[in-house]
Amino acid sequence: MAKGFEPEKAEARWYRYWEESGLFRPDEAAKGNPYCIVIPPPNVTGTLHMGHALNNTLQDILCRYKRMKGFKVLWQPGTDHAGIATQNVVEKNLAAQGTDRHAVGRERFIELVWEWRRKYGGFIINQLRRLGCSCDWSRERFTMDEGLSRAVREVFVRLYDEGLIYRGDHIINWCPRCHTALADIEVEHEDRDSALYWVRYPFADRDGYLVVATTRPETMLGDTAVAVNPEDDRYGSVVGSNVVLPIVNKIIPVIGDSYVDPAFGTGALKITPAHDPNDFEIGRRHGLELIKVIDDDGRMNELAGHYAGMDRFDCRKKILDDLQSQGLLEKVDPYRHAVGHCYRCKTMIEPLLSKQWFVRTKPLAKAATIAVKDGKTRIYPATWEAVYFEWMSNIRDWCVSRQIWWGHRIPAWYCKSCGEITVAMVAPSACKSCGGKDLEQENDVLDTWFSSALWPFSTLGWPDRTVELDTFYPTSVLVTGFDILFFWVARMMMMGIHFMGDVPFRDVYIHALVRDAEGKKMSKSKGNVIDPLDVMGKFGTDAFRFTLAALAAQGRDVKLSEDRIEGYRHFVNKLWNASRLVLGNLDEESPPCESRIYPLADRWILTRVGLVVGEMEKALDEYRFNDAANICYQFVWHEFCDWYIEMAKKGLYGNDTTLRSSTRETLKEVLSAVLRMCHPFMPFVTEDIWEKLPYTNGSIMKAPFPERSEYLDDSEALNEMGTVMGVVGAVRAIRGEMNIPPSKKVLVVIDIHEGEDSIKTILIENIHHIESLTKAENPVVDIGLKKPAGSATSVVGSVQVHVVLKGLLDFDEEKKRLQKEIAKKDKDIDLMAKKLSNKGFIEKASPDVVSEVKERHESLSLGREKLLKNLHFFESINE
RNA sequence: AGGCACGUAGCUCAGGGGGAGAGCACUACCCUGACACGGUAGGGGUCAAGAGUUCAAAUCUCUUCGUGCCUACCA
Repeated sequence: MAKGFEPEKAEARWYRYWEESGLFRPDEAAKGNPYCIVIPPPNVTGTLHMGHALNNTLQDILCRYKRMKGFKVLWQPGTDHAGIATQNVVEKNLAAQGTDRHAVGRERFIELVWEWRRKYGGFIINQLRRLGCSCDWSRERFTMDEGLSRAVREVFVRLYDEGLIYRGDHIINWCPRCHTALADIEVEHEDRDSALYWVRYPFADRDGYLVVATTRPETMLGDTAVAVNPEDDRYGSVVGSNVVLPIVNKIIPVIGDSYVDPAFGTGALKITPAHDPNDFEIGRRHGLELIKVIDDDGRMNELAGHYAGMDRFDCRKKILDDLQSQGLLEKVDPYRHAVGHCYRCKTMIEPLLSKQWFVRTKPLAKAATIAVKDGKTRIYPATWEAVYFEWMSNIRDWCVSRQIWWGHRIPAWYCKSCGEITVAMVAPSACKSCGGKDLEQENDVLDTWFSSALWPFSTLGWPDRTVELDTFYPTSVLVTGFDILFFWVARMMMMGIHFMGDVPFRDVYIHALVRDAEGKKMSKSKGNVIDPLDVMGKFGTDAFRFTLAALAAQGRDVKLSEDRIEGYRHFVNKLWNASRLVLGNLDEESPPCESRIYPLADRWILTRVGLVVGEMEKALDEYRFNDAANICYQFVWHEFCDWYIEMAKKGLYGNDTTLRSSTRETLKEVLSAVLRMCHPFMPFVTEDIWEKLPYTNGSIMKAPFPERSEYLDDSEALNEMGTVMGVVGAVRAIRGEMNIPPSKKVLVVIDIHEGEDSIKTILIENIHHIESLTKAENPVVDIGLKKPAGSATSVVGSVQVHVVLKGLLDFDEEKKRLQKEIAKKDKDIDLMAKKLSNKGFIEKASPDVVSEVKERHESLSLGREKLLKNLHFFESINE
């Protein structure tokens, strides 16, 4: 076996082996229940980032764990077509060639996107492979596949027929760069320093003016009213009068509407119904005219008079100049407020009036809310439930049409003769209203999230009734970050319940976001991105995965630093080397263990492994990945390696053949359990060692997860081992504090308190371990032994451990050490004594706690007495 | 403007009413036949501040301060 684990070689080799052996496919022979996770589809345009790495590591841990537990596991992979993002990428390529999509035409453009996807779409998929993901790649799906596209059409048609999809005029969020509408949640609000402009609108029929405050003076070209609050005393009389819209010189009315907040600005609000959602609502209430003055490029249009053709921001400047020169700009206040930006390209959103397709979400949201309230789907951690409910109860209709080409084209046809709409699965031959033959399909495509919302059932074959759908729907758990709770989770809930009659997943596990070491969100523009591929190359995938799992505490962000990953690489190395020792002792032909014996160390480790297995299982079932990882780490390193393996050496290298073969047996059993326990977290190194372990065949992926019941349940062994460890610790502490080099052996005398014969027996039985673990020379154990001259003493419960340091011992140092230990005990004794003298404590605390405190007080006092005696002893011989 | 988290060792974080924990970093002594990516020992914290509940508070409640995030149509 090599001196260290070589990740690069092992990773490539084992991944290929697993995939080629079909181990990622659901095992038809598995006796357990189905277990299914659908992957949150990464963008085809994307590359693996830390968020993906965490997300998919956690899913892989669950899938591997459940597979080992005997479940029939399907991890359904795939990608989504990322309409706007992908189109942007291909358009950029075209621009580089000096052309654009309009020049190449819709059909050719879509071909180009497909070509692009064939070339680069597998990129992120291969990165997931690199991460070790055990997805069933034979079932990989893509939202633009024929099957999934059929599901999209089916859903659209049915929702339309049910009146849950409609087409209408609304103010929508328009991205002038992407040239498309966006849903409300696709707009990112960011605080920006801006200004509040106070503009005078002169009265039409008298002197004076009304002052309005606005952040967007350029929209005044589309103003059709000024509104004040009818309750506002200042303006009671002006409602119903008219003002002259500056620059445009048009007469517009002053209206009263309770929406207006009298406390803000001047209490007078200019109304631009075609460019502001609130103004739109107010305009509707008052029957105001809608005047659109900004076009799809974010430029002023022909209705903007001589500003026509100007960019919206240039126009703002010009208008302010003009207002200024006309004496109509009263003042400018600095003002900071939230401005909407496109979540894909960060361009400032232009709210404008447009005809779009909408999903009526209220009824869908209601069912989705009830499902979580009733516990049909549980959200972990539960704090996210509140967020989910909040969003569901304030939900607004979902704008699903996008003015781009890459995506599912809306299956609606307009009749050129009567103007009616025909919605159908396939191109209709005639208008369903007038029978006209001259039909034209809607140009818009659907929001990518529309198809993603169907993901949990469309990937399983819906609308066909497939075996997969029967077996795996509802899926077991959805693992995702909270940033797409609304975009995706909520919408899957709505669609799943509506079309499948059941929730799409039993559990939703929301994990944290990965941030940099300072806690900042990683982003390319900040330059603080740690590339997972680099990390895997540098430290190995197993170390990386283990780090992610160990840091993935519920409800907390993962702050990743390379130091941390390096620390866990050491763990991989530790596991490797522990295995090296065990395997080195197994591979020689040894006679089978005929008369197995169970010394204390074996009883202890075999009990501990069972307990640890139980704890890990519980942690994983509750999605406490960090706990599971830490439990594992702690056990492997600080129990198995630090203690058991060290003690096992005695048996391995000694002459007692029964002990030797028994020890080998225990080492093998525990290592086998350790490898299987670690496998979900560190699939490569565990498989690599598993292959070398005798008596195993086949992949560790197919091996059963250890069961608690397979191991011992010997609580006495835990206690007894505790005593041995305590004595060893005491000797080591003295050595350490006295700086006795390991090469120097010491005499150890262990004095047992009167009547503690059982402790005596245990220590005598394990004296050889104490000897080797402490580098002691002929340690002796008995009741009532005298403290040897020139020895340092430590107290463990009722046991006094004397370490003879003749010649090595510095009396002053030893006195200092004893004083320190006494002080430590004093502190604890005081605490206990205070409790015990408290009447309230004795009366009200639970009896268990009281007696525990009493016991501790006694044992501490006893220990203190003994230390004190030692201190006196040193003081006397010093004189 | 509301809401939700979070302030614990130098750093990153677990824990969560009765003895302050881990990893890394640090100090000392060690290449002991798996591992120096290692071993053994050690130093280091009024658990943000204040008040309350309780026999008992790092832990529960409230207030304050600080930090993040999410939601929102006050122009």
